[in-house]
Amino acid sequence: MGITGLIPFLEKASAKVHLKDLGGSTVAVDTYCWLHKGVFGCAEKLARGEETDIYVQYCLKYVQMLISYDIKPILVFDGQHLPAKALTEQRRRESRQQSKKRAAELLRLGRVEEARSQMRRCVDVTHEMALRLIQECRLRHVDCIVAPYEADAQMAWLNKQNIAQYIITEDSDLTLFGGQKIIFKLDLNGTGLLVDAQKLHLAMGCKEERYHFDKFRRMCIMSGCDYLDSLPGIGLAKACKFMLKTEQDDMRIALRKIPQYLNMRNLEVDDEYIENFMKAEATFKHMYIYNPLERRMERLCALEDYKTDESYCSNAGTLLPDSEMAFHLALGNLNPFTLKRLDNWHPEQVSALKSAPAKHVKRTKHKSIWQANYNTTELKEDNEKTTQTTCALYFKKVDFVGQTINAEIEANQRQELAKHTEAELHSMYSFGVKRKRSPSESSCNSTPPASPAQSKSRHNPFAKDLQRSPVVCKNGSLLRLLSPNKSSPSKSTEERTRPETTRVNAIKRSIFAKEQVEVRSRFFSTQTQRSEPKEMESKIKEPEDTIEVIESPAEGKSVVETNNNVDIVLLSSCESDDSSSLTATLPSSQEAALPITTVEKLPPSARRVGLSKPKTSKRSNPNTKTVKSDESQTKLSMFGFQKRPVLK
DNA sequence: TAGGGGTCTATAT
DNA sequence: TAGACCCCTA
Repeated sequence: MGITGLIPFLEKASAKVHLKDLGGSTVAVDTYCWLHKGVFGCAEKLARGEETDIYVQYCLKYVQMLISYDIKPILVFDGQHLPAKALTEQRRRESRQQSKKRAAELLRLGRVEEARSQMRRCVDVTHEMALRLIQECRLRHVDCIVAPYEADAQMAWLNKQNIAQYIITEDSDLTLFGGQKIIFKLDLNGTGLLVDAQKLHLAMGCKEERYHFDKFRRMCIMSGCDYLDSLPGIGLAKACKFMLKTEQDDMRIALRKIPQYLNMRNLEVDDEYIENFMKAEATFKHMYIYNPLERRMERLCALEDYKTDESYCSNAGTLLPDSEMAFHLALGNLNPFTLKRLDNWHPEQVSALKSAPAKHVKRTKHKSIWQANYNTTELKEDNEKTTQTTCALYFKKVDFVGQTINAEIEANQRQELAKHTEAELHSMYSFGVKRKRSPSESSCNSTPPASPAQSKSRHNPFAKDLQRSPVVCKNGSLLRLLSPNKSSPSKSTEERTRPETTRVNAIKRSIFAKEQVEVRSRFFSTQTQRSEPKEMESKIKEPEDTIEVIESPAEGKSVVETNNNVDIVLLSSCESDDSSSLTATLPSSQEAALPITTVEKLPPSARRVGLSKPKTSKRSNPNTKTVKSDESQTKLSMFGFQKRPVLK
């Protein structure tokens, strides 16, 4: 969320910049910003569970652009959530939930484009998605580092140590962590907005001799930040006014004078606010980062530097006692939330040299921060040497990979394979996408079960697991009607002759299935297990709630004309307390699996399709435009919905 | 009237 | 996440 309005506030400390002016330097990149943008371009694919690496390619475009300007990128990723950000994360989760509900509602109303817009806001970036990018970067010898907690603090530290001379981000929080040269709004043309911390006094409107960075940071915290909401009526302007007025360095005393200095007599500054303010400030100063040169976690600024009481650092993270774990977390090998090992890459792994990249993959020639003899002095010298032509990465042969780790990696890889198979299954409701049978299908039972912790890392609200009610359109004609692009007759006959068991498998999943508070990425969900169809059938539960879209008689007629045997079944798959939940559908063969009482056939003229019960008679108005309904149908098919009689 | 707060929109291809 | 826009309040 950052500091509201900070970037415009910093106008006087900002200047336009182009990457061509930064040649020879190193930049730390807040990679989640790129990932979020990249995900935006393929959110629907992710939501549908289709395989895509568009977000990876999008980030690599930026990486290649930096390299083309002779800039060494260090991609920095967020790690664990801080307790201090629990509220922020909660709000984001709720926002995604809200978007999901809106998408459902808009689908119900047939407002397809708006629903898509909402869908894009529902997809979250998971660590596993980040790992895919990290793995691509490794092939290119581009440094990546996963921060123990916030990428912002990690980047500020890299900047402070002169390992990175610039920081690229969209998050204005970077200024509070002490970033010196921060580039916002970088576009693919190479232009951005450079904020220079040396000029922050200009933004605050005070003379340089009266300015201190602490004043700026305190002003931002006062105006409201991720770790502390602002007092009512206090924004950047008033916070700035106050910080310029007060000469008191002890904020426990100074903060009490806010009502007096700002002439806001009704404002109350209580002890709790002051305590939280001190904690927020300590969080920005002393958050844990990972030092790749020393290979250990440390605080961004030592407590001694500010004589900070450690009791204020309860939100600045905790030190991982296991240094090996901290190292692999920083490399990206561990899921930051579950600490489960997902990869086993090591900078000194000799095998890294063996795996030659594809021809189109270019490796950088920059020194790696993970290199044993890396230091900033050398970096400076190297930046001046323009004649360097060989790969500077130094690998020494180390027998790093133990059998135990290998076994663990293999187990996790099996899970990943299972996830991939799930993705293939998802393609079944993406009508017309040819399904490949995984060779591992028969060994699905060997996939280790997911840990409870993993289930907490669900991110994608549209992800499906085998317990979720599925969607399939068994009728080819209807299928073409609903999703013409994906059900062309030229498709393999496998699609049409797919055995019933295959369809049954597809039935096991639904986009808007029962979900937990935290949702997950379909790609990397670690909880997915493949089950036998019969097992899956047993998991189909009685609907608890449905959303339906009225089908106009005209449309119903057109469907009937296409095929009289249009079975439309709704399966509720949403939380019982979610009144706007979507419904998934089953073909008639699956209808029997449902409690009979939940299915009620209606005459074609009265059929409703989709997402929820109509609340007004207006919705069942026979004059509903056919075109609109068709749009609705297309949308529904996109998410695997299929017509069925109305449930009351 | 200045400024804070809430809502909505664009972001990619 | 930031910016535009609008509304509310002191």
